[in-house]
Amino acid sequence: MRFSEKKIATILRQHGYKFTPQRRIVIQTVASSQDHLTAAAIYERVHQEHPNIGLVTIYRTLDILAKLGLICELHAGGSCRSYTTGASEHHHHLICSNCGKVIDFSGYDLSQLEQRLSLETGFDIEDHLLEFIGLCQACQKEVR
Amino acid sequence: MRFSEKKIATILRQHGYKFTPQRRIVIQTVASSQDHLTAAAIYERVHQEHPNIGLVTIYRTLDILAKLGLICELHAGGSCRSYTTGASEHHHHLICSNCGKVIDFSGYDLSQLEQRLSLETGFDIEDHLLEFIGLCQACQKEVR
DNA sequence: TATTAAATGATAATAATTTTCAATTACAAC
DNA sequence: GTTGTAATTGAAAATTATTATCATTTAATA
Ligand SMILES: [Mn+2]
Ligand SMILES: [Mn+2]
Ligand SMILES: [Zn+2]
Ligand SMILES: [Zn+2]
Repeated sequence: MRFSEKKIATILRQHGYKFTPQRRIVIQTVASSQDHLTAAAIYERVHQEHPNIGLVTIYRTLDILAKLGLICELHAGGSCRSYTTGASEHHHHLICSNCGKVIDFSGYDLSQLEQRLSLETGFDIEDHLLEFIGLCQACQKEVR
Repeated sequence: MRFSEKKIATILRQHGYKFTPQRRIVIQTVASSQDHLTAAAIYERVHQEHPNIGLVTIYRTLDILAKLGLICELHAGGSCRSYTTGASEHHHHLICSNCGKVIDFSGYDLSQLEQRLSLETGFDIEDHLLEFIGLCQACQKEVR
């Protein structure tokens, strides 16, 4: 499921957040790319059209959007955290350690394992992270 | 499988690295704790007995050890990267998002999924990361 | 429209790494 | 054992990523 701008605005307001022009632009920017983007990369793009929007606002907005599950936050090896839309359908990642390319995949269910762990440890499990790291086809040749 | 110091020395040399006193101390320090430690925490401990060893050496050593699979590097949410020994037996993590407590678990096999992904995408998959995030029992009460 | 809590942007602060470089050292070859 | 050399070290500076502060502005509700 992908969220319309109107839907996102509603969800933000439902949670006591305002739907500001700055946030709209960040959302549009993230949504307009298929890639996972770092906060800095998002800032760069936003900045071209809207030089008055600060990097801090990008960070703040991304935090909120990720918390509400409206975007997907990715913790990769090396320097952490990039973002993409489409988070609402839960999925996992395959990441190229050389060029950073990310492939999403879904349909792999960890709820049974989660339940087992929860029972065994008493943890209240809220989330999980499943990432495969390797070399994409292009980089396999290059890195040879 | 846990590595003896001698074994680690051999592996380092096999890969063209020297087995220096500094590295020996870092290895001992990591091995002497059951916890996952950040680079800074390791430095702190090393520094008490060996104030002449610099933080940069800690970073460099941890990088090498992780690359060779002699220690286990953990990417948690928030501020990334902590380390522990015993990496050689592959395992996964359950992490408390409040206090940072880490529970290792093993026996969950992802090789079938890995193979499927590899076939479908052409990736040469080298590694993966499976982490569950939640609240440990103690923190569930506290955070209430 | 008036009210007010939330958001913004500028700046500074903090934190976590990485780079540089001259001096030192492990270790393989003799 | 001595020597040669590439690897390593520590100190310092540089980068990078993120968070905190605070005065000003603004979205959303009444
Ligand atoms: Mn999942
Ligand atoms: Mn695994
Ligand atoms: Zn690649
Ligand atoms: Zn906890």
